[in-house]
Amino acid sequence: MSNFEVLKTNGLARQAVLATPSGAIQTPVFMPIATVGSVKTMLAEEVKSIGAQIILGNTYHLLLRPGPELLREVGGIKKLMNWQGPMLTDSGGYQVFSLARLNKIEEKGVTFHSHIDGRSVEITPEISMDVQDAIGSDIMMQFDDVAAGVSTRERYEEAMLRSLRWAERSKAAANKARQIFGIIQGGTHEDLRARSLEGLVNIDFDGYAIGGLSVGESREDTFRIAKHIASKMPTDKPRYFMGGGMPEEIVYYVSVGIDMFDCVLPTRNARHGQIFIWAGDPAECVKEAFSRAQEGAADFRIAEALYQKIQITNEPFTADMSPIDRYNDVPTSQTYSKAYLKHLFKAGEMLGLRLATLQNVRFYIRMMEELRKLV
RNA sequence: GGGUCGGUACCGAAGUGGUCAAACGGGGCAGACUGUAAAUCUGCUGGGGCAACCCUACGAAGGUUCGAACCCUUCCCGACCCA
Repeated sequence: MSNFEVLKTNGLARQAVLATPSGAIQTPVFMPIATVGSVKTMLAEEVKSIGAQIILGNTYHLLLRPGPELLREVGGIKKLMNWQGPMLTDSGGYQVFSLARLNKIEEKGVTFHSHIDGRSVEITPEISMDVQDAIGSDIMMQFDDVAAGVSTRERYEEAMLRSLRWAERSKAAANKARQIFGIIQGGTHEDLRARSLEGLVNIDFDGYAIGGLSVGESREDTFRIAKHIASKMPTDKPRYFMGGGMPEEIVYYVSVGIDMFDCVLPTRNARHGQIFIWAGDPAECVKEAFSRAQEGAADFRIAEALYQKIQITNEPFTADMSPIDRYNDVPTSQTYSKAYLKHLFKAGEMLGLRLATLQNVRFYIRMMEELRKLV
């Protein structure tokens, strides 16, 4: 019995339901990131109330703090943070890339120097699976080796082959009660990507993810590889684009048949004062953007149909008493003004971070809701 | 009335003969951010539309010197102390 069912398609795009032990997820879906046990600035009930179906946790960060022993003792991170829905956990593989200066890769696994206290911490595929189990994940990711977006073909191939070997060990070590996804590597090379996918399908996972994109390569390469590999991925399993991206990217990836997304941009950029504001009525914006994506329009043309990106701290908003975003249905974006939001940022008030995060995360989730209607 | 210490760019504050259009903070103005070491990071912030360069500048006016924000004189302003 499959836990993934495609309900409808539109061109290459799919609408589907993914069942997890903690509830079903409608796809295409955007998954807000709660790296260390919170979607930064938001209460778990707020995350739920703005429509999030599933959130992410991170193995590396939760392994360091609070650690697997405590997580097992209290019944997992979801219980600790009061999140009742599904959770997907990244394996720590991304930190092999983002914390490259603090780690050493070997065949057995990766040794990190903790960014918190410098102590040496080992993550192997087996340790990653054990920690993800302790976290209480519904969907675990295999431990992988992520090569930077400017790597040589040799480095891409090395990372891809090692990820494949680690995929096998991850699958073998995984708690069978949980789902586990494999991760396609291979950088910007289609043949390497194809070999990666083939190897993963032979191992057989509950879903397949496209990893190692949006890590420094050109947007053109990202789109090219995403489209190419999506067309080769199994149709009866969820497809997950890891870590991407800007709204126009997600619309594009949905149009080529990808189902799941996560990205720090809505939350991090919110804390940095960058706000995504609807260009008009969301249903119409997304409809236009999706149709442009299906026609293969340039990314900036998809973007301009969707939103305007503003830096709320900029001078023009000083006395702008209009709502943060009249088209965003999160109540705080209607009742609070741009001028107030700017003031909160300038004054260093925490409330500003919250209002901005609510706005951006709801923007992303609403975009997915509208996309689901179009498929 | 006497004395002491001060007056530096939007603000605070270094600098005390050349390498000073002037460190560093803050503020201001922009930019970046893609499976979160990020409420972070980067750039600009006297004028001439950029570089060399030129102009105006370190309370004011004179002076010493090849050369002054830095030394001297007087004045103005501030803080503190003594009468």
